[in-house]
Amino acid sequence: MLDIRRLRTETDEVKAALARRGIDTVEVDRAIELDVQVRQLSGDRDDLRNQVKSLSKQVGTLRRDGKAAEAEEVQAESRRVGALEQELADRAAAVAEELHQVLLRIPNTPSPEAPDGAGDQDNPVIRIGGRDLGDFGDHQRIPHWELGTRYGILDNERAVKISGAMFTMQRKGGATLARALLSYALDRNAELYEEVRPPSLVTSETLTATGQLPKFADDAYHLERDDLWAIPTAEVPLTSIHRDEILDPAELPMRFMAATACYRREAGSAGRDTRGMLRTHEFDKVEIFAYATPEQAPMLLDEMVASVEATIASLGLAHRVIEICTGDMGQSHHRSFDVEVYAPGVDQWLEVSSVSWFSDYQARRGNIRYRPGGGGTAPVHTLNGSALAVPRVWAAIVETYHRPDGGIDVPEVLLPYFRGSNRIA
RNA sequence: GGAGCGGUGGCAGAGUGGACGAAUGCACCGGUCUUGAAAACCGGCGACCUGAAAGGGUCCGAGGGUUCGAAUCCCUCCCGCUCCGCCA
Repeated sequence: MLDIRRLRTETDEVKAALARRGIDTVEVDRAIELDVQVRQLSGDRDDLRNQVKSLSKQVGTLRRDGKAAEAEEVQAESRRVGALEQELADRAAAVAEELHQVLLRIPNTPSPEAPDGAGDQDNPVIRIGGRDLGDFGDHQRIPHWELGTRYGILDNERAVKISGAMFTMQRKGGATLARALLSYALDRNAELYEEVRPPSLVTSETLTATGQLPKFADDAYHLERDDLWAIPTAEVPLTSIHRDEILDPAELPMRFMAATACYRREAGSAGRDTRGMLRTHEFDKVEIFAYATPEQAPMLLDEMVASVEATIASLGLAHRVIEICTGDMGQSHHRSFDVEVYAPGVDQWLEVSSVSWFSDYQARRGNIRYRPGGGGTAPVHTLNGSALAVPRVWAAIVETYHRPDGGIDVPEVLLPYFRGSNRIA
């Protein structure tokens, strides 16, 4: 959520920043218009409340002095003003709620440093690492769903029987690989990040703080009976850990990590990149997250990108880092980088991590503040990223580590998680 | 799921209709004293909205109601604790 005061005082700057996303800025005008009304109405309401309060005090005094008749008169007047006050209060509340709803739907302003662009085709590649794309042999040019079936480590046919389309099931070494990736990503980040095992079902309030609600309700699974939502990412519960709290600046930055299942309805993406493990309704992911001061945030963003990149590199996969341009950014993002791995069997770059800086956008929604020096409170900055999203890394490993003579090797860094074996299959 | 008791400032905790945004203690900040610290003493110390300021307003779990006036009374919901039931 953007600061309404910023909309009020820097209207043109905010509009220009939002225009870089390629979106219409009429909502900004709407918000400003409603804000004027809210302030007018609540000012008038406050005046009336003040009158009611002082009249009521007079009643008390008159009663005490035994002047019942006079008290009656003042009571009648107070009743009359009270009715007017109630009417204004209702109107003010209604307009304030409308303003709130408008604000919830206005996206974050991109960082001045974020590159301009209309869509994902404009995302600049920042770095490329790992092996050369020409280095892969024919034995590695087989899609992971074929290898998975051949070696009995992926059983999507039965996953679909159990749960329907776009669910997957790993077996044997494939299941071990999925679990090993989670443990590995957690272990690598354990020095800086506190490990958390958050709830997977969350309230609407929690899902609103990060920005999924109200705009993207269709993308999430909702359990109506209990009004709970299945988390699409651990970012959701992690961001709300300190919701409605005021943090001690001495404790910032605070870093958390969590391995959780993630649930996404993938509404509107049916049939697109859905084979094998490329896009699924449920997948495991290790998320890293931080609360920071505005000053700390850029440094943490660099730190997170570097850390994610190093994790992927250590798995021996071809990979690259791209920066997300203004036209391709998520609603809450201020600045964002993706890490992609190259999967030789499907011959595609696969997004396996997205690291983002949200400035104070989520903190305003979640009312997460700290005390900066010099008094008062200010919203913190939030950042997060996938340290490792399992399915696509799984796919890239299975394809990359397929041997010319058959079988699939375990990447060296994962050997400690394979119970003494050096083969996935 | 049932019964009982609760939910007040960073924490603890008083307040059961009229000057209560709220005693007191702890914590915290500033000062005096001290070489320094501690102790003692003095002072300060919630958040939010609005306003140039003075000021005004909101917030005692949430929402609604009663009343001239609600932290205080009533209703609904949420959360916690204790006991019972169920249960990995």
